[in-house]
Amino acid sequence: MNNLADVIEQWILRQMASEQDEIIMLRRNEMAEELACAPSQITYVLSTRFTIERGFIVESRRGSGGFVRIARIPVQTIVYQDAANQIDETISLEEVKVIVARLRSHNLMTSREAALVCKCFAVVYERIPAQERVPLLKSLLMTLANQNEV
Amino acid sequence: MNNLADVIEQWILRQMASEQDEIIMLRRNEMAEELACAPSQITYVLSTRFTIERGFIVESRRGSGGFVRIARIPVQTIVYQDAANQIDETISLEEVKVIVARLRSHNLMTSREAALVCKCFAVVYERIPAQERVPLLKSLLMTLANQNEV
DNA sequence: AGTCAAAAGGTCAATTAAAGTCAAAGTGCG
DNA sequence: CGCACTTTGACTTTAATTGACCTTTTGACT
Repeated sequence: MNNLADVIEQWILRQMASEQDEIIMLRRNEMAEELACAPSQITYVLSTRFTIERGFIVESRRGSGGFVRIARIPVQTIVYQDAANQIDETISLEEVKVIVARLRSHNLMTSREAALVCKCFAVVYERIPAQERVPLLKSLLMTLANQNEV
Repeated sequence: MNNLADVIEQWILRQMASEQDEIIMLRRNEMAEELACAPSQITYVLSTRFTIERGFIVESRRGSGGFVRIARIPVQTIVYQDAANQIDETISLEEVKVIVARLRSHNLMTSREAALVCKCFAVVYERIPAQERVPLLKSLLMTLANQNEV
């Protein structure tokens, strides 16, 4: 972990951890000075690591009084909600599995989680009639949406 | 055992043994230098011997600050098997949750997985009679045991 | 209001530092 | 011999880092 980009990433994450609202604001140049790196390096780290896919929103302003604001967002919730919305009485187990695979491929769940969820779904399909099934499937999916890493 | 690939394999295994967390990180080029071999030889050994089937996970990054991380994945299966053995017709949902919590605290599942599995169990308890329940609970648990990371 | 300079942050292309790929050549055993 | 496994190195791809130059924003001074 002696590469600059990683050091910067950790630095930012630590700052965020010390806030309780998951939002921080920083001055790019000050930070570059503190970390003894090129200011553009900060930009690089932000654009490679603090992406929307990884659940961050970065906003900034130039000019005097400029800043960079980094916020962590629960993107997951939105995508999961969307997935859950596709589930109704008519959907087949195979179709549900496709939805799970999509979540998996977007890194919104691990393959272990995908395997588990598919297994559960199989059980539900086997044992429970269609109408009762729907809310169960949805709530199982949303269980993952509402849990954050580790 | 005087072939290079085997020597490299042993070298890596010895490094791992000297760590207590079964994870090592190394620079491919440095290692190649130390072992006086072509860097690509390291790649070869990793891809033939440190495979997922043999219980390893290899991750790497190119570019400056690049690295190769090798992790041995524990023989979870035994612990999971043990957990599954504790499940019988008499066990309550609360007791099952305790078992899950233990697996979780030993890092044999993530908290997301734990949440998911508990949710599934709740569904099973609610809908399915005791005798039929047991094999389902066991097979759900073992689904996780048999899946390896990522 | 208009202008201008200073103070931010952004872009991009060039450079350097890894690791990966793959085909070809080598080795050794049944 | 023939086949499977090793070994190598030239070439490819990816990641990180920097610095020169660009754009936006503000505020002070006409």
